[in-house]
Amino acid sequence: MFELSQVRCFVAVAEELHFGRAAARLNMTQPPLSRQIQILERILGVKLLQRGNRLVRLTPAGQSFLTEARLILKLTESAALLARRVAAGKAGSVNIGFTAASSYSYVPELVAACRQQLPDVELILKEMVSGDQLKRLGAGEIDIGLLRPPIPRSGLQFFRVKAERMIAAVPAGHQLAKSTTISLPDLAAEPFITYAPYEARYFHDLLVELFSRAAVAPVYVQHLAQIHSILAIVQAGVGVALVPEAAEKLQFSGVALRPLADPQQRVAELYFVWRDDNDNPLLPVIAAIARDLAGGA
Amino acid sequence: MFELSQVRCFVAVAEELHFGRAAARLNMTQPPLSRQIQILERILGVKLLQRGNRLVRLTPAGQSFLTEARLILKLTESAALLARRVAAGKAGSVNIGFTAASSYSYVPELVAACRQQLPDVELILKEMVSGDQLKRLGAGEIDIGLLRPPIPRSGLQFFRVKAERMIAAVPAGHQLAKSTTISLPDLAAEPFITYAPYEARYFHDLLVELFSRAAVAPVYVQHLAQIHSILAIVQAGVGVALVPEAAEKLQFSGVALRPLADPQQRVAELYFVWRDDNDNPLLPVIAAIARDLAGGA
DNA sequence: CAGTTTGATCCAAAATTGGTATCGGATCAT
DNA sequence: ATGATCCGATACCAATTTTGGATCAAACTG
Repeated sequence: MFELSQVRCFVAVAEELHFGRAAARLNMTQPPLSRQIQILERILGVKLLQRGNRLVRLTPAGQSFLTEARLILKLTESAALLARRVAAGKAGSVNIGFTAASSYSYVPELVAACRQQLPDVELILKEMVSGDQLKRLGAGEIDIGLLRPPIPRSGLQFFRVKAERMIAAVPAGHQLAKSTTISLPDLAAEPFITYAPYEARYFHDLLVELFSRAAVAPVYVQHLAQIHSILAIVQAGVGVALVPEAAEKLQFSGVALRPLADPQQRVAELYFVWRDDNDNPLLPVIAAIARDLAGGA
Repeated sequence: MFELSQVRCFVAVAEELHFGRAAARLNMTQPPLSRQIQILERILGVKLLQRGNRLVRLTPAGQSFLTEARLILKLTESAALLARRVAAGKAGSVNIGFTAASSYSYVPELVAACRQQLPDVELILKEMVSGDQLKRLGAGEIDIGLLRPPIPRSGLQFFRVKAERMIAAVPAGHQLAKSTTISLPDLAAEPFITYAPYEARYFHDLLVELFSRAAVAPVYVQHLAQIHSILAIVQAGVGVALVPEAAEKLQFSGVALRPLADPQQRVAELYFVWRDDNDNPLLPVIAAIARDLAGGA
């Protein structure tokens, strides 16, 4: 097969239509240029240039090869450039796992900030529960996880990006909706919709702890995994629920969201997690963006 | 800049993720392979491979470069192939000039035959009068002309592809439309629409000769360049005309086309013309197709 | 018809490439 | 543990290839 140097030689000659000038442009002398072109022609098995003693012109095959050759050279340059950009953390792609809940509160801001600061970076977002994220992080299938505690120490780095209070969700027409804050005992007196113990284990456990600390035992009427389905059930008047603050972003009509009266409740935390041996150059860049965004979270 | 051999080396290593096996695949030994990869990395200024002592894996930049590298290699191969095909007269492009009249009778068949036998050939068709075609042929702006005599000897090759009789065109309801053939004197008795002496000089001169030989002098009411505009005027009842047989293909309703009674009239000839020093490999191929198509024309 | 221009060829020197031998670090089996 | 083994990097050598100056042959210029 031929070499890129030969392609560059050919393009120069084809553009100058003059071996001497082309050689000068390539910072070489004319004899090796002639020979490189000959070699290229021999490799291709095709005459690319028609040499008259006073003029050089392209054969049709040469014409065709010229356009392809320009393309090849352009592609090589862009490939080199892209590789450098990727290495510099200015381009490339990252696989990001995120929990369903974070898609309301944190993921949109992160994506927006990345798109703005790293326009050539492809963010591949995959919704999955925290446990799966940890597994995929270990397998190297995702570069970044946005997930809930607990996070094992084993080779992972992380920082907190979000800490949300839980707020009460009651049907809009409900008695409790009239007060500005709602206490846990009040809430526990109603039919209570809570989180599925497996798919949404973090919230499930968080609520269990919350209620046991307040020494109240609500009546669970439903177990659901997704915040929006919980809100839909609340809207239907089936019962009341506790959801993270981010639920306010959902703008669910027919559901009143009220802060809890209980002042120092536990918060729902979201962490930005990655493998410390992940060498994706985008990682530090995106981590910095994520940290900025998190602020004092 | 880097060389294709280095790209091939890199792709092999990236696919095997093992220098030894990659070297075997490339029919070389491992040390020079290592060196080529190092050189490539130095040229790009980017580490493409992460060498662990027991495993090799791609860096993100390497991943990005791999996809580009595959593209580059594919492109080089297809470029070489295309050049060979062009040289062999199986691909490429030809510029063909043709007269407006030939677009009814001969050009469609030629184009169809080429499309079928040379699917990868691009035919660039340009309508222009015979004089312009000769000029453009000389300038190398078109490879092939489909034009009317006279053809100068100077460096041109040609053969006849079409010889058409002229036939009479009269309004469908006209008196003359009732007979199966029409004589020149009959025709000359009517208001006669003829060809513009410059834009359609060949037909103009042909008719002048025809009438002068028949010793009749028609009354010219209109000069037009295009056959379809002549037919349109005939259809409008302005007068009668003489058009080449190919006009039958136009299916002009309201116009009756009748052969001339005069038995041995001069025919309108169409020639396939090219510069004998044109090196487009498609020329002999297309000339052969054109000759076949012309048959005994 | 000399003079100039242009690409091809020849040849010695230089650079590049590929190979062999070997090293250094890490993992694996015993 | 510890020696065997695997794997890529390095050092060095030989062969090939490439380079560029000198030269040549052909053809256009004036």
